[in-house]
Amino acid sequence: MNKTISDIAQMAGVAKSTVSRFLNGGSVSEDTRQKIERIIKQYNYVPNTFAQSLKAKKTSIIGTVVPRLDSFATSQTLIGIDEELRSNQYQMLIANTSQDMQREIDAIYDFARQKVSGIILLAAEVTEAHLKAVEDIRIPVLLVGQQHEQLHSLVHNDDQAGYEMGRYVVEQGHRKIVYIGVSEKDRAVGIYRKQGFQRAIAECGGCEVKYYETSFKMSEAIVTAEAILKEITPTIIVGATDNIALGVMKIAFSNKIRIPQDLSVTGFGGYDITEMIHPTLTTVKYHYLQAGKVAANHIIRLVKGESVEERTTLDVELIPRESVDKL
Amino acid sequence: MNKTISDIAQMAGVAKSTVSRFLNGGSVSEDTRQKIERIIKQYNYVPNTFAQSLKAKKTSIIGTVVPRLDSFATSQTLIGIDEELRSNQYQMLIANTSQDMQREIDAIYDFARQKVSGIILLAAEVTEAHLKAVEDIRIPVLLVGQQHEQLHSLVHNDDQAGYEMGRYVVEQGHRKIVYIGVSEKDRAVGIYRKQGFQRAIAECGGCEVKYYETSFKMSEAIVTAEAILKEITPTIIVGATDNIALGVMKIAFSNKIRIPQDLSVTGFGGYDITEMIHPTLTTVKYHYLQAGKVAANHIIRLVKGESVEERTTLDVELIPRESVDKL
DNA sequence: CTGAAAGCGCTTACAG
DNA sequence: CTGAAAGCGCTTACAG
Repeated sequence: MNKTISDIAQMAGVAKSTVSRFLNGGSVSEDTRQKIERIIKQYNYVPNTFAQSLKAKKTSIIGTVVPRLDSFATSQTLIGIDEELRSNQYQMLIANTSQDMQREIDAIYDFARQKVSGIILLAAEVTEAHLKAVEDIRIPVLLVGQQHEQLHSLVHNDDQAGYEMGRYVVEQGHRKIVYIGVSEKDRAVGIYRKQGFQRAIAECGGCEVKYYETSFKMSEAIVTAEAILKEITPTIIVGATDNIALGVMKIAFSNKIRIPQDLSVTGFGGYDITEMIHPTLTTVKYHYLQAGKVAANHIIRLVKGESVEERTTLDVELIPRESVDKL
Repeated sequence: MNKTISDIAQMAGVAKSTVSRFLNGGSVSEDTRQKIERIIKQYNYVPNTFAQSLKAKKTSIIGTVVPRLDSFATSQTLIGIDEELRSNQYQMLIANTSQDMQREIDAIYDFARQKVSGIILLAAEVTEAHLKAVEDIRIPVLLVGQQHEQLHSLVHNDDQAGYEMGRYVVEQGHRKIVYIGVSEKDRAVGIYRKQGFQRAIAECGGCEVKYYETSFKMSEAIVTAEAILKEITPTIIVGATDNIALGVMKIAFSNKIRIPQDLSVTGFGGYDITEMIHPTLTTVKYHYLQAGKVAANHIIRLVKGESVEERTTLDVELIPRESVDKL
């Protein structure tokens, strides 16, 4: 059905190797160039990528492992990666693991089998198994969103995010503060983001903060927030993610607690939806799209054997909006 | 670096073909089976997929073309496709086209080059170029979200969605109605969804509806809604998508128009966020996840040469919530 | 500039 | 059950 390089060569009256050379930008005489070009156009010939890869022993594919597809952060990061990869003639392959860590590991090995040139790993947690996989496959890997001393990584400045939010909360006069965080297994969000916040609070003096923990799911955040509001009456609740903040707002509305008059709320992430809702949510904007682009850039450099800084940190940006009252 | 089938064969003291047979589930003696198995395990051998595909002339990869990654509908559909494909030993390859039609066409040809077994196409519009591409590549293609007489397609019941929403709006006593739709180029949303709605309205009698058009972007919906609200005062605005409805709510809040007391609002889609906001949004739920699974199922059957109905229609479900007032 | 040949790592009839 | 051989469609030295 499909023409092969031999067919083209035969029809053009030259050798396969000449066609191959033409295809790969080698030097051919003007005369043969025209002949080959004509035939290729005529039959719409496209080289078989498998045969190419089999010989070349490499591909221009970058595998990206994501824990989930239905998240603003993931989508934006993927778009950034895709754009940048594309403009450098690389292709993006996505493996969704649905938050299943075993699948994350499997995906790494699968990518290796498929001879991807590099792997971008968006993981919430880096375990021994991850490290072993990365070592086994001998392919460049870039970690995004988390940092690890043994891996090249690209992170958002979670400490700065937490700190700026903490300062802002304090500056707005809040003293009875609740912080709803997540598991420390996710070091970026669970530890660094919280630590930044705590640092700001420590500088404050008479500030009192109660820390709670919930999951990344809005539904669980609602339950957590409901329990909290039954017990105490903070002037502000700081959610460690926009989703958590949205959960807090939800339960507040249900209980006729007005935001921000009765309760202020903030999040982290800067999801699009946070400025569409009412009141708009004060948050710290993470530059996911840019992160994706930088990630793509770094993995390409890694693939080419160029040097890349071990860790890159992206700035974040506090965005004050309506959900916080000044006391 | 990596072992090849020859290495394994040699170390096991058998022929390559024997190893290959073992790998592909052919019959081998218990004795050789054990020898081969041991060596494979020991060296962590995995076959080179390129060489396999080069011979087999096919892959177990399904390409999925999506217009955008940052949409609830897309994410959910992709997750469904991925799950189903995975459990059938197929792999999903995603091509994001960022709403660029040329890239959509290119993606189809690219997938063909990479010898995917089938293609799932999520497109808002089917042009001659699409049709030609599908014809050229001679690979099964399944269209999702739109229907076309020349293509196998899977759609949500947009007519039903529009109709049920129309009936509901009328039943709730609304008579001054605004419907904000989208371009008819997107036949599913722009035509069928609206037609269903119109059918319900026609049955009503004294109902008056004004139709407007906007884009899928929330930001544009806000502008459109603002202009409308300056001119007239409907009792309800029906957005052709949840995003449009969200835009309407946004501008209403800004103008101190209370929902639903002063203005009711509805959408279509059933995005997660619609039940997190306040008031919760009345909408028609589309089963994207299921659509993804069915799509995967159909494309697999198509790939295997099994017969698949030309068009499959998925039911939708009206979800009454707080954003509509009973008059 | 051009071509013949070897080889990438598999699979698939075909003999035995 | 097992193996030798051919071939999938390319690329890459190597001669000429």
